[in-house]
Amino acid sequence: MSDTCTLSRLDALLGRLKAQGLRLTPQRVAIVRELVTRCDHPTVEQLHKAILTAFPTTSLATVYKTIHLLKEQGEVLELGFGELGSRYDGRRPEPHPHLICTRCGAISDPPAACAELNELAERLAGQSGFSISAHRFDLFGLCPSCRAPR
Amino acid sequence: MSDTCTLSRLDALLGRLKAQGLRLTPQRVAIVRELVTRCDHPTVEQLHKAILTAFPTTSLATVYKTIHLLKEQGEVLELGFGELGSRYDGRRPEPHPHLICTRCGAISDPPAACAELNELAERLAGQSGFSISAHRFDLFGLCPSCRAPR
DNA sequence: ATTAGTGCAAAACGTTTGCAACATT
DNA sequence: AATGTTGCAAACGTTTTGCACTAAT
Repeated sequence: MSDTCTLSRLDALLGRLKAQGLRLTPQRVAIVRELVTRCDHPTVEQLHKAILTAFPTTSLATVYKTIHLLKEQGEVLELGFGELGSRYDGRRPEPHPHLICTRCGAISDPPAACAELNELAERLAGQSGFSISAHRFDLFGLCPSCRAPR
Repeated sequence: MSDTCTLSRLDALLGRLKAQGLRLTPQRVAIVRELVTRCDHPTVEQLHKAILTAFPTTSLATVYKTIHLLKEQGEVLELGFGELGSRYDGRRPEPHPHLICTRCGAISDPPAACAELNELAERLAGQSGFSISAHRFDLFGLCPSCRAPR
């Protein structure tokens, strides 16, 4: 679950935070690690629960504040849909597609990277006079296990 | 602001609702018209305010209920981002890209239709074993007037 | 010693719901 | 007359905020 690439991103990210004079409190480190390590795009509630096992007094507010911080730094992607309870992607902060299962709620990343997306974004931007700084491509449907007859 | 195409969609939509035994109350008609007519992707609050001028007693709850109804029927697209206050597109309920200005909040539709999106969605779906039923492509950046130096 | 961060409780926000009164069919 | 719809107010769940306390530097 914690490959070398993920761990080096964790270190680099913590270093970037420290370099800005931000304090690396145990809670903060735990939240960041959780965010960078997990690939299930957790909710704030799920992150909080996970942190509690190691730091039982951690408050929800702290989780929210830390996420807010990381969002500002562009280190985390917020995936909010119409519904309540945003989910977060701290593994790959650059825009990339997401596959959302409308039955079980699972969110996964597509197996292959997708270069066309940026091109497409640029082209649409050019036609409209917008200058694009980010984009989102979300695909809704049934994941393989929810498709399967049971 | 109300071209022929938009108006015929309005009629068709109202017909579809009536055909299901739903009642065409004045409030409902007003909300639907507003939703189909406007191209600025309004919030619930904005819709409510617009309805109030003709029907001063209309409640927010009624606006929410009507939108919920239309969403269920696939007649309206809900555009929720991380932030609060979803916005709605009742002109083109089929998935299409949206350009969101991160400075002034304007949401606009790209000038040209974009066929590649569906292809791309299908391809990613195939690679991942998902069966896609809907998708969303949102582009964030600065609109032409917010880009312009003042 | 400083000063940023924590944790609690309360507030804010958009949205949903229950229900009695009402209006469309 | 029957029943779907309205409008109010209260409830909901998530997220934000204020502030005294704590801990990292």
